[in-house]
Amino acid sequence: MTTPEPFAAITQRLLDWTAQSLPDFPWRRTKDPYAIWVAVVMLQQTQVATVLPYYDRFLARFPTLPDLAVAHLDDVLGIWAGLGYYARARHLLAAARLVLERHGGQLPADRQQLLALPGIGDYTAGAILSIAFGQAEPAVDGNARRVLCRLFAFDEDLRKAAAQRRLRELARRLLPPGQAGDFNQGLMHLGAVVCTPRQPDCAACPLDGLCEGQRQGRQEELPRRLSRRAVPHYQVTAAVIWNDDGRVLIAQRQAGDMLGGLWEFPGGRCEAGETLAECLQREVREELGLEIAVGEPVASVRHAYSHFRITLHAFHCRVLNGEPRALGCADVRWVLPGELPRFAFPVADQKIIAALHGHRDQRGAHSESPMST
DNA sequence: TATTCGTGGTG
DNA sequence: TCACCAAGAAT
Repeated sequence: MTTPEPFAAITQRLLDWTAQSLPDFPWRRTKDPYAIWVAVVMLQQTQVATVLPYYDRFLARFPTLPDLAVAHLDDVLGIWAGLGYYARARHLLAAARLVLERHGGQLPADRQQLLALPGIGDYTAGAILSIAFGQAEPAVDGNARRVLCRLFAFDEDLRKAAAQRRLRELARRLLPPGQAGDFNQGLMHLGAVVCTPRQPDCAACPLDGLCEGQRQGRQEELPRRLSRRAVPHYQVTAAVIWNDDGRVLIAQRQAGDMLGGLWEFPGGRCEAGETLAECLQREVREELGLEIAVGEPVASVRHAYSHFRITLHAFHCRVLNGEPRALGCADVRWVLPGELPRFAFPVADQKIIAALHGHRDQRGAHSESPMST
């Protein structure tokens, strides 16, 4: 099987560069498809450096697919907490259980069977097939997409499925049979460290001289930018409710919601014309059926989610009337402050916990008005 | 097709 | 401070 020029030249140069420059990431030291699967899912929309500690902890806690399949979601989320996109963790657990049922615990080496598992889309299936099973399948992530668009001066609108399909076919034509896994990883790594979104280091690029985008001087304007919407900013409250035993009240978010399955300090978004205290009393009444008194502030922290930002205002509170019931949440619990690390909290609530333990939030969010709009 | 899913790094 | 983006998938 011969590959036409200049595809063969591109493939060879990238493979040579990969052999020298692709770091020895931990998931490159294993041949276990399960471990590679875990890595690929963790790496979705997440940089390598961020994933490393989570990957090590996850495989130490769930070394094999059956270990994961029999685990409780709370324990999986406990490892995942802080990594974001928590549906990945829920899907990974559900998929592991399906693999145990359908495939005897062995991850299938078949595209259609992989795509039938939750959390596995076109990219992840291609990454698993090429890296874990050595199949000549493309794996086009955001990095590879950028490299390919520049390499071929590909300026079609990538929101269209047809354009993405054409880009995948270009990637497929570059694949070296028998080394597709290394090639795919090298292509992604090249995008991460050389062919970066801004100021790509074309002088250090192994594809120098083969890149049509660079020849046209358009490397920085490719791939085509898609317009983005404005990001809203909300004022949000959180209640640190104490009882007489020195315990605080935490609530578990419902599975279908954002941050589903994670624990938090109860509260919610401020509505128009509402003070922070009024917001907190309303939210706690709705979620827990509890009347509270709002006391001193704990901290106000800023946090950015995937499609909006918040300023989270936390207050010390106490119960005036009622017993907590899980009305607008999955579960509710009184815990000692020392027990908080045993629960999976999103990062915004981790910031509140840090403030409870006497840390200072360094960015001066305290200066914001205590009144909401 | 467009929107909804976290969090951290970078210029 | 802010926009942009990361080894995307589900709906």
